[in-house]
Amino acid sequence: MAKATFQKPKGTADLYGQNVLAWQKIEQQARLIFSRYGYGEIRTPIFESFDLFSRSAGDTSDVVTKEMYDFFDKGDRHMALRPEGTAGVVRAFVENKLFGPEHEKPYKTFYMGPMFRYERPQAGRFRQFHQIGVEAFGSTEPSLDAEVITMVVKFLDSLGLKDLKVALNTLGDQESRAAYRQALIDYLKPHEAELSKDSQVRLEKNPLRVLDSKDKNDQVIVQGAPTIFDYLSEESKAHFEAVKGFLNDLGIQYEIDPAMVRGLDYYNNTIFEVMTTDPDLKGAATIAGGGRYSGLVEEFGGPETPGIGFGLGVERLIALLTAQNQLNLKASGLDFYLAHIGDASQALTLELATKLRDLGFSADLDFAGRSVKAQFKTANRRQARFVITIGDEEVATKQVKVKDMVTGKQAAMDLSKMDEQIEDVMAELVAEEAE
RNA sequence: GCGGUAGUGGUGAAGUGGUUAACACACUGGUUUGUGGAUCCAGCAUGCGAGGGUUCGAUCCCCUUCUACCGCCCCA
Repeated sequence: MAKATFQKPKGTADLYGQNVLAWQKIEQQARLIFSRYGYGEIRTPIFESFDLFSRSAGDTSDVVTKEMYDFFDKGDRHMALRPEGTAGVVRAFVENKLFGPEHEKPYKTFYMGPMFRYERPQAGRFRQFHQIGVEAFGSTEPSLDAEVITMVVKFLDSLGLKDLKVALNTLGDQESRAAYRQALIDYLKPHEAELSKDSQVRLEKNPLRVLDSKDKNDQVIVQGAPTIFDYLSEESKAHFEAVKGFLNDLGIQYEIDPAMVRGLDYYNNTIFEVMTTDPDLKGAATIAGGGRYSGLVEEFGGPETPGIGFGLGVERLIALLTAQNQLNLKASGLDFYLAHIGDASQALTLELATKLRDLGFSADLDFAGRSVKAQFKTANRRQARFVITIGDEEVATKQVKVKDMVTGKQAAMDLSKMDEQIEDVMAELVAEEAE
């Protein structure tokens, strides 16, 4: 240990053994549900030009100014590890001309993978974290908003997540938003001195942010603030009403949260977050967030194309599922464990294991030259259903013993006729157990 | 980026300025030599995150650093 040792980079994690089971289940479930909704997977690079992200997120946002994991490559290009998924997907959408006539509209796609943010790790927050996200381009229909929201909810439901809450809000279109922003400033300015220091800064940079301040005094002031609903254009109002109507029809529970804001500039109209009301997980309450956006595709050189999407944090999801005890996943036990006695039987044992695997069974054997007793202990720990014992005797007779680890019963099996006998032998042993 | 707490074996952990760093779990071996989950026995940290310093002597005191965790900012 005095040797130089390596540690994983700050804010990253190694996942193995029991832990990956949850990841596999979540990813599998996402693929399954999303494909049912007509979303196909897209895989984009993990790093892109720094400008791609700074352009999409806005130069003043925290993500760009202090959280970007950026570097200069050997060609002196300013690159960044993707802090979120949307920018890369939009870039790919434009670059590959997925807006073309041969592609379905809306173009519905999903992605999953690691994202990076250079920040201080803490509860449910890492430098490398993972998101599963969805984007749909080319439709402004409110039914699409409803579909996307429904899909997240169904996905999380399918994992057994409890205490879910969909918070819904609208930011209106450009004009609504600009008008509201001004109204908010007009309202807050006279209170500026009473606001918390953080909110005073927010008032300058992004007044909407003041709305979801955690400061108690701020919250009191905010209560008297005008709401976006008074500044919504007819179109935005109609859109929002339609979304709510569809969600009602679909039986999706939601709550209007006028204080909810999304950080990035390109959001408009519907925005939503999926959170948990589980009080034990305040630090990781929001699991998914998303909404409608416009202007992004044009920003990257594509035709004017509206988009809607969401991203969800896998680590947070897992933390939640774990807290709610929904991840009692077990690696499945072995079908066969092969115990061999002595070196002479090793070749036959390996051969037999391979044959069983070819037949579709899971099988494993000892590679440490341990005693039969120890091998049986291992078989037990591995939850092997059957143990086949192979020693000199078996090598000579070409007949092995198959032991049912549940009943303790043993049966003989001819190796030469294993293909035909194996099922019968298993059935016979299992049948005895049922008696 | 700022503030706080912590860092002992595979795991959970006790511990003290000074001979062999508790205990438990796990693991390995054994309990008459080719058969499991119980019991019992035995083994299992030349080292207490790393690097310096104080001291006759430090895992225990000081400094630096790394990492984890908590809070702020922000967010998934």
